[in-house]
Formats: sequence, C-alpha cells, structure tokens
Amino acid sequence: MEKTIERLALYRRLLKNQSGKGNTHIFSHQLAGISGYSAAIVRRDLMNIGYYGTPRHGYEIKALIDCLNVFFNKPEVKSLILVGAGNLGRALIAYFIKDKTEYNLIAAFDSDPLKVNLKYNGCPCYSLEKIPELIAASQASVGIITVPAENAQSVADLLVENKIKGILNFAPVSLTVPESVYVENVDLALMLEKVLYFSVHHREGEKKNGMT
Amino acid sequence: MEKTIERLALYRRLLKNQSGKGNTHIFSHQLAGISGYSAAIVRRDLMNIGYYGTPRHGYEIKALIDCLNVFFNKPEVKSLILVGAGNLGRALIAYFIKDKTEYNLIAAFDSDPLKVNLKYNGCPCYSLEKIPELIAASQASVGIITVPAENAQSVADLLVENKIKGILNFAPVSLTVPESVYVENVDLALMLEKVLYFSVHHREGEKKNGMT
DNA sequence: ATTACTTTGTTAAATATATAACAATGTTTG
DNA sequence: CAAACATTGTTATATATTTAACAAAGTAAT
Repeated sequence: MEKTIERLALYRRLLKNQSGKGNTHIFSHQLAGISGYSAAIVRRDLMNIGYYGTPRHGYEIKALIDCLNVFFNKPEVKSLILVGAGNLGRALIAYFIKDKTEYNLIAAFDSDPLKVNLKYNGCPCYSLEKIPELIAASQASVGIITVPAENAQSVADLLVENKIKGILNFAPVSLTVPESVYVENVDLALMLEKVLYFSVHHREGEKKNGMT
Repeated sequence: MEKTIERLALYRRLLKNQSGKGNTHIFSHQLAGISGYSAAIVRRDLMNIGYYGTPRHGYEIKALIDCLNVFFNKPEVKSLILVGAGNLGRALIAYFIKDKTEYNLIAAFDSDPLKVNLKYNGCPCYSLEKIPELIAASQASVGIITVPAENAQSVADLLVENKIKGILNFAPVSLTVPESVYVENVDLALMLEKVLYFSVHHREGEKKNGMT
C-alpha cells in the first residue's frame, strides 16, 4: 500500500498537468509512460482507490483528479512547520512555500538568534521556544526537520510533545518516536552513496526507472 | 538487494561513528537499535556481503568497516558534478562538499550567467557548455540534477552523452535514459505528500521506523 | 447487427523483502 | 571439563510488491 500511495500522489500531479494542457482522457499506458511505471501497476493502483474508467476511453482526467483529491482529503489544507533554517532548510522553505494548494508552510524555527525574526521567502522564522504556541495556533500536524544530526532527536521530541503526527526528517539519524507518529527519513548522503554504487554495479534489465 | 545496499551504506556510517567513540565490537541487535532496523535483518545483510562475526563478541567494527569499504569500492573516490545552482542546488553543494572521503564534488553548473564563475562553498560554478570538458577531465561518473522540471530531461541527455552512469534527480519529472544509466529520483513534494497522508492514516503496528 | 478491436478490471503467478525460528558455535562459569 | 548461555548464520515462513495474463465490456467499423 505504501508504494501505491506514493504513486497516487504522483499521478495526481501528472493528471493536473495533463488537464492544464487541455486533455480530458488518458489511458493507463499513457499515465504509465509519463510516470515511469507500468500500465498494469497504474490500473491496479486506480483499482485500489475505486476509480473506474471505460475500455475505449480510458480514464476521465477531471473525475480521476477529484477522486484522488478525496482520497488525499483534499479540501482540507494541512499546516506544516520547518525546524532548522540552515542551507537545506531555507532551500526547502523556498521549495515548499510555492504550492499552497495541498499544504501551507506557516513558520520556520531556528536556534540561531541571527535568524530569528527574519523572513525567508515570506516565511517567518521564530526561535524554538515559540514552537508550542505556533503549532497550537495553526493546528499544524506535520513538521520538517532540517537541523544537524545531534539536535534532531530533541527537536523530534519537542514536535511530538506538541501533537505533530508526521515528520519529514532530513537529519541523518534514526528518530525514536511513538508508534502513532509517522516518520519519513530522507538521507541525502545515503541516496548519493546508493547512486554511486549503482553507477558501477547497475546492469541492464533492472526495473528501476522502468517504462516497461 | 536494493534495500540491502541502502542499509549497508547506513551501517558503514554508523560503524564509523561507533569506531570514533572507541568501540571495537558490536552486536547485531545494537546495530539494529541505532539503525532503526531489526537484528534479523542486520544479520542477513551482513551475511550477504560475506562478513562473519563470532557468537559471543558479535562483529568487529574495524574489520566490518573494511569489508563494507571493499564492497563499496572504497579506495576509489568517485567524482561527481551538480547541475542547477538554485536554492536547492546550492544547499546540496554545501551538504556534499563536506564529506570528501567517499566522493568528490568537483563542479556545479548553471545556465544563469550571474552564477557562472562564482564559487559556492569552494565549489566552482560553470556554464552548461563546460560540462563535456569537465566531465572528461575529472572522469566524473555521477551527476546531481537540481534544475527546474522543464530543463531536467535535456540536462539528463547531456550528462548521458558525456558518459555519466548515475543520476540523482531532484527535478519532479520521470527522466528517460538508457538502461545502463541508473537514476534515483528524489521528489520532495511527493515525500511531503506522503507524510501528510500518513500523518492522518497511519495506525499503530506499522513497520516503518521499526526498532522492532 | 455482427465482427473485430482496444482497453479495462481482476485474478493468478512471480519476485522481492521482511520476520521468525533455531541449530551451530564459541564463551564463560562453576 | 561439562553445563549453561548468548549470539551468530541460515533456513523456512510470511508479507509486500510487481508482473503477466486474460476474460469482460464498450466502441468502431463494416
């Protein structure tokens, strides 16, 4: 199911693109082509969320987007915060502040007094003490952690105390959190190592970057 | 095997840490604890690379690191380049320029003339035309793509033409490359969407962030 | 209308990955 | 030196994920 969720979010973005181009219908193999997965997996994914197309016309793009929006709880725009306004943190602020339709980055936090009270791309930066107050006020449920590894666990603890339910963690440590909190780790150095490894050992006939 | 590779790279980093702390041996359940995986999986992973511990002392850290270094082709330091010196690109330059023991970020490239000939954290930035020359000179085999989505495919084509064998792609598009080239996609917006989804739908008893 | 065709939804098989179990092994203890 | 113990290496089982296959259904052509 987890992989399916990832792909569904991708499909939604791609379908919005297609809709923007004026297309009204799409076949499973077309969605497969632009997403990089196989047609079989596209059909199976859509089956999972209960959306049905028609044999000759495929899927109706607008209806499918609506269906995906429902699946992803659309009308609700979730608030999120970011902790750690270093190089990566500020880059992510710039990245996530743009698209406001699915989520709303309401604040950044940093322990450096020189950064506090500044705004990055319009996003205000506060000191860490303000976290409880701002989470409470905004009902933020997700936090992004971009602090150094040694501070990540204490920041995670702070977020969990304040009812954060999901964490996107860029610090290269394994966070310990209650089972009810979902953590997604993004370890950039490890990803690069993986590419370095497979740049040497990768052989033809792998499925990665499929395209069937 | 892919998942195993990811974990092995993580183990190596954690073991170096432990070694730095003066520890000489480690048990599978300890490595499991700090990595966030289960002891069974740690043992299975190490079995896969043919390193053997002893029942009562566990694994000898230094020897295991050596073994992992061999597995990851250690003495060889691979060169890499980055294309797209925007917010994210510059943050990644700062991130990757630090650790020079496994890889060596030799240059960044950007189409913006205002960025060309600048240095970011000591990393020189060139125009895209210089790519062939610099790849040839450095024997770089891996490229990081942090350009906007609309330019990503053409940059990927350029890298492939110049014998790049692995790509770490941050642009939110599915790249089309020859099968011999390995692509790892990092789609930050999708990762955030995934966290948003599971922050609501995550239930106890999932395996993610295991800790067994 | 009937036939041929395309694409779907769904089931079945294949592959990949993780968990659990346990005999083998070496260590320590008495 | 034998018994108890902890931890390994490995195999067997379970789960997750992908691929492949194909009947059912709708469409277009004749």
